[in-house]
Amino acid sequence: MAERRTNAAVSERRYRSGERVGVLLPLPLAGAYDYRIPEGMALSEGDFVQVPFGARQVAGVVWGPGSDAIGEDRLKDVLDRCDVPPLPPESRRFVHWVSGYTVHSLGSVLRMVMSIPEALQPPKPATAYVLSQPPDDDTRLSPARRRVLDVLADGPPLSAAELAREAGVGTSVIKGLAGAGLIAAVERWPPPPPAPDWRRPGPTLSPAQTRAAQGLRRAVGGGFAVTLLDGVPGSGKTEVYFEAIAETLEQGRQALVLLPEIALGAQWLTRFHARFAADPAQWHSDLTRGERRRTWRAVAEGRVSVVVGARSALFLPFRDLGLIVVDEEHDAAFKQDDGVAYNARDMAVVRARLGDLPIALVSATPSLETIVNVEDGRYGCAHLPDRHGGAPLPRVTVVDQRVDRPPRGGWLSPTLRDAVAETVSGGAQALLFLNRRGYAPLTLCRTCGHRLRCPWCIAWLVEHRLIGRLQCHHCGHSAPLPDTCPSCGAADSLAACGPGVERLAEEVTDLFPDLRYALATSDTLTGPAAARDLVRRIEEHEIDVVIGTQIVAKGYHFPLLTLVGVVDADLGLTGGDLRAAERTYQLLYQVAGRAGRAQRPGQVILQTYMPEHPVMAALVSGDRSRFLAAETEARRELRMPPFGRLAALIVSGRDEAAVDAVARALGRAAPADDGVRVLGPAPAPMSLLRGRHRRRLLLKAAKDVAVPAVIRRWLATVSLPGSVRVQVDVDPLNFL
DNA sequence: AGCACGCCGACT
DNA sequence: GTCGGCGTGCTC
Repeated sequence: MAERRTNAAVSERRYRSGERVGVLLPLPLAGAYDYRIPEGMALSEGDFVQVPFGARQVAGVVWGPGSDAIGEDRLKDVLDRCDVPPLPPESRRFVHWVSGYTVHSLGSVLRMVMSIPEALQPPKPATAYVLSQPPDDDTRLSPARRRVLDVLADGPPLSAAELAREAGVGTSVIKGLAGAGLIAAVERWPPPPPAPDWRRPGPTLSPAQTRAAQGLRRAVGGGFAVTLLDGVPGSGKTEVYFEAIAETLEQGRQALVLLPEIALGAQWLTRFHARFAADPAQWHSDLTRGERRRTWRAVAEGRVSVVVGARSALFLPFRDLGLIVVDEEHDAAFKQDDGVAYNARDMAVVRARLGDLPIALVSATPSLETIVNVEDGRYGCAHLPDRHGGAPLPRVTVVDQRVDRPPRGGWLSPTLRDAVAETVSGGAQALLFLNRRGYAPLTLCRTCGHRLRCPWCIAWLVEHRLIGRLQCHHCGHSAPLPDTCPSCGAADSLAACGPGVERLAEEVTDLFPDLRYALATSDTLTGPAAARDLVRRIEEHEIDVVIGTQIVAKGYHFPLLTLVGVVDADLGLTGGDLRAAERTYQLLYQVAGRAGRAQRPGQVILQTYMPEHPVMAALVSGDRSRFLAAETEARRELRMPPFGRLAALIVSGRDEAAVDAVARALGRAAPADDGVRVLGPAPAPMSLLRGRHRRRLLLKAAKDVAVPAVIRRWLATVSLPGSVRVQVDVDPLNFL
């Protein structure tokens, strides 16, 4: 409550004409720019305004009083105040906080809020037509005109296109009628979409679900609080947080649900609709600009009550946000790496604190950071230990590939192969999981040993046989598969090395010619429609085996799916990344959770060369806490997150020598504060990406160090040539 | 982020 | 001789 009062006290300073105001623009500038308020205009902090900027006109936000840094002669007038609710103080404080924490400019963060500047313009109604006057008896009407008037005589107003279609005429007939005054144009606003109905009774919940739901319901309206909702896959976590959403709606406030992969949320939307008899507003990159424009404005005006979206939805200008839910909170997709580097899960907690509202972090495999926050009492926790409806958790076994060897040129061990055959012949479905897109991750020449690599990145080119091309998975570079070796010219000498899902599909077809399979990767599931179609084909049992990457690991519920085969369980463990074990555990646990979610019991087979690895042991025994305890201790000893802080500086540019020079200069200027150590410069994980050379410096600091401030001071000591960029990443997720 | 200015290769 | 490539710099 104290927080809320602070918000009110801070807010809404007013400025009159003639005064100077600082206007923050959604551009990577150091700060706000001063403008003069013209005659007849008054402005408040948070108001959206149009201002002249160089030769163009840009929308910005009134951020505070002017700075007097610029002479009166260079000052320009504010052009216009936008007809849209001002950016609320919580949103402005959030922009400020994120900018400070991520060490990116205020304007860069504001740009994430103002992602759709058209939304600042009031929407225009569509034009529809009605009969204006009954035609005089002596008015001679062509048959086409007559049909149009007949359609309008006993129907609602229609747009020109609708009218033309209904009457079977061209739009020129409509124009003609309007010109003749026989029909009149009227404004037509689309009807508001139905609002989610919180009054509907929810589903019957288990005792554990009921306890968790009551806890979350109590938190709603009670100020800032973080709750981890920790439940095994299929335990009904979604239904639990739906109750918190219902409570939020009952209190007349807005709710935000962040999902890692909104495009694949068809099943989520179905469940939401079943609970609330309406669709939530969606926010993700697959939307058209028009859809985004409508949603942004509706959120700002408080006409939308529930938003479900990807990480960027966190920056929508909520008028009265009352609840945030971060589903799959452990998911790395919440981390944005380019531009402003932020983790939406962490920033969501900050947004909740600044708005003094509750937040639920939801996962079957919570991140270590979140677990430690629960253990230290900063976060509350609700457990859902059992699957809803009492379905048992799947039995997990490992196949030691050193013993149970796949045949030459194949990747399925006899055990997994037999399990697939048995599952399918029993009328059930199997999922073969391999986290590698394409046909083969590497192509090499048998004659000279040349490996096909991306000309712009340090990466092998991946063969995609279905489209007959080689692709770089880092920059999107694509080239046709050559007939001869580009290095030695040998013909018929290029050999595919290693498996991808396409190659696995080939093996499955060879083994089981009659079996119906579907590939599920980001290449085949190109959008919500494709995802919906695949879900339908699986649900209607048109598919026996799904062969997929991590895109199928989460969220789906297929009643007939009883077998999950992990083709290469070790894939994520190589390379020594700090979070390799944690991430592999999470991914494999999530994909294992796809098995046996209904009546039939599930089975999971992990193919591995390291059956004794702690990750495999934890998955087989189901003993998550022991695995997490060991991981936690390792991190604590290394003073790594969450027991220490990390930040990365990525120096990049086309000129390798210039990049190296800047990286070395940064290394020499490294801060020597207490509890701070700088490692590097060293080649970055992708030392060449999209034609840019990359070096990295890693700052490791004790828990109590104010890392952003240290980095700001550090960067201020080094001058950068324009051709070299330094990207700051506080709390990086990747180290490899 | 745009958009202008500015200095070096292929065209009417 | 110009058109245009995108490197660099500025915008209250």
